[in-house]
Amino acid sequence: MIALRYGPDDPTATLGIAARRWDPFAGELALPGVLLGLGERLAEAAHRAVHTKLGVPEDAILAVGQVATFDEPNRDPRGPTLSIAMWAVVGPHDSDTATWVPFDTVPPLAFDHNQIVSAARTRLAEMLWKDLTFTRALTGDQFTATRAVGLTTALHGAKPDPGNLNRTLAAIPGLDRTGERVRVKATGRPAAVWSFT
Amino acid sequence: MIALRYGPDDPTATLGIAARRWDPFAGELALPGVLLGLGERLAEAAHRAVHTKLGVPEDAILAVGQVATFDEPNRDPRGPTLSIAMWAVVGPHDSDTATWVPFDTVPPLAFDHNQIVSAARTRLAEMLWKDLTFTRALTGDQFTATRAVGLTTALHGAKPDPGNLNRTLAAIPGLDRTGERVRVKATGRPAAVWSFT
DNA sequence: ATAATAGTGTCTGTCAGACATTATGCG
DNA sequence: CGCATAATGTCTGACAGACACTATTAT
Repeated sequence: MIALRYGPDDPTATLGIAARRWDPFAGELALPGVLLGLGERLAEAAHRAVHTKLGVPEDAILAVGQVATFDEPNRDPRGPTLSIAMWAVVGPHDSDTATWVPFDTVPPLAFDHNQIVSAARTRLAEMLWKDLTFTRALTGDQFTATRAVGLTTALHGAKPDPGNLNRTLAAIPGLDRTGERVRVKATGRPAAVWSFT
Repeated sequence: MIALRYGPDDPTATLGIAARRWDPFAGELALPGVLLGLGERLAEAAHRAVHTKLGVPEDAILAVGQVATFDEPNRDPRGPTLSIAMWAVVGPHDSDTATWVPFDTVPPLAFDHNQIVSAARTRLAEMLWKDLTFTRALTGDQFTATRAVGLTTALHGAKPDPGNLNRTLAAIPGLDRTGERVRVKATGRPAAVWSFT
């Protein structure tokens, strides 16, 4: 599970990791993951992983989706296993038991989880501003241009051209500027506010 | 499994289906599928499905890959199950036990297999001329422009613009025209021959 | 004024779809 | 010639990256 958050108070988008409680790799940091129950749906399993392994309340999980299916023979010392990588967006909530880290400073993780993080980052960067379910779960219904820049930077790893980003936002159906302007940074021109209808 | 063939003598690209031998849906037509063995790799399972369910010799399986992971709750009367859709390209071989049908005339199949066929067709159409492993397995090392048109038509469902297709072929690295021309249809200008280096 | 931040407009290259024109060969 | 098939060249619109210029605010 790639659990993403970018709450109004978060300086950047981060993903949730936690120490493993059991072997293999007990004590080491890893992405939250669960074994798929018999007859369980992927989305259910994703919710279960975020809730039980990261301590995020169920109702703070805003959206989930698929990333890719991994089939590495040596990914797990217990033998070859499949794992279906999923993403989840979590909204503001009171407390959890997870560590939240930006993509740029993800520590070494157990299994092949660093590879999964890297594949997911690429995929999520592609989905940003294109998959509206994903995007809207991250941004909320209203957001400033500054936060749009922050989000793009967090996923792509580099600051986007602000002009091109504006063009991208303007082209999204159902997303409009309110005309309002809000000060976000200490100095500089205040940012425009974008709002989903 | 979406098993594709487009041998030199096939008038169009076709996919292999077979009657199910056991319940559920015994006797009905379906895509070949196997349960993933413990510790088995996806590619191995794909080979096994094509070989055991379609009767295609192992060495005629030229390439395999992933399409998507399906997670429909009602796809199987035995309860919700995951299925990982794969594609395979089979080359010329002596005989098999399968029925080969073009995408345009796929009969009703068991489970949600018609949906899988439709999703796979879209995906494979995107991969054609882009994923060279897939493409080259289908075309062979040498092929005429006429067969390129046939392949594109079979996957996209409509005849491509021959000019645009030529441009596409010319842009593929490692693919060049030999200068040779070969008569394929009864009348008309003979087709150019393209060859992978 | 200067620095920091935000927004506008333009240019360029790439790529795909549409289509007119030319080329080749059979009857 | 008339027809079918194949190949070339051109035009257009969509889109993304790069970048110069303008706008707003704090210090």
